[in-house]
Amino acid sequence: MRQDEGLGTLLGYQLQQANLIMGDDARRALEPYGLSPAKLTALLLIRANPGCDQSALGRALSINRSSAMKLVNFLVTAALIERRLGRDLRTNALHLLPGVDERLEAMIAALRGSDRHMSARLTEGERATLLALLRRIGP
Amino acid sequence: MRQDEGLGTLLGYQLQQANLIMGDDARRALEPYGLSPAKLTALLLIRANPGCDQSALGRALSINRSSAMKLVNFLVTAALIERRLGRDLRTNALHLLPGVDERLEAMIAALRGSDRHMSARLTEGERATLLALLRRIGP
DNA sequence: TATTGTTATACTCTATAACTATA
DNA sequence: TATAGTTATAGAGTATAACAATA
Repeated sequence: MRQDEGLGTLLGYQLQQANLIMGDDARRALEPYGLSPAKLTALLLIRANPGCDQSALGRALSINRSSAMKLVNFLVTAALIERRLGRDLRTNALHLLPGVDERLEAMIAALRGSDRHMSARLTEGERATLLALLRRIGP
Repeated sequence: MRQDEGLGTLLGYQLQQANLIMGDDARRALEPYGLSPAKLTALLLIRANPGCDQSALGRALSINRSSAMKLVNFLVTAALIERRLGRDLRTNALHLLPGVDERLEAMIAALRGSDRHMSARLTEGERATLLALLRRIGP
């Protein structure tokens, strides 16, 4: 199949392609832990914000309350976090369960390994340049 | 909500963030045409490979035959393409319907507008650098 | 035996809408 | 009246498994 010419000059298209490639590998790297990259991100957010509630987590992940609910349910069922009583009777407070912090370190190491592997064709300087440019994407 | 430190130094994470931002805007830009970026990509592939079959299209998009089937069904129902008789009696040949080529140009213009808007904070040189670096992502 | 299209089914992620309890 | 959690439901996008027709 021939590629469309012009598609390759769109930043959005190249971004999507690179993201698919890295995402697939990241997913593979986290498979032994039973977590997707998105779920690991949620876990890291909860670790950085112990006691946060589901709605705040959802906002940070750009998903709504209902979707955040499902995500939290999964993490609770997987015995990674727990819901404690929050500042309100309406609100619950999310906390990592004991021992999860250590397991998180292993997951991050796996993710970093994947990240390195998929950017192996870039020098350190190029990698830093890429990171800096990506941070400036936006309206 | 505080961000996890370290997450921002992962290429995969920044890639994902940038991709989400650009993808949202691209989706908005194509809304008037009733197409998602992925569906436009399929259309561009069919234009670049007139007479291709569904399985080849699927392979080019990294989706399987069954998913390609659904995609082609959508494009047929939207009166954008048609299935003609292929080289086999098993195979059908995908072709753009008359007039779609012109409409495609408008869609591409909208997409390019979005692309430029979301990379407005980059110089031309930086944009080219980013494109080149993204192309080198991979194992 | 292998390939193409097709259908049925299911899974993931997301959203909307409505409800309950609390504030 | 507004907010947090919850539930039911739906839609997009993907996959697997099976089947028929054709090669």
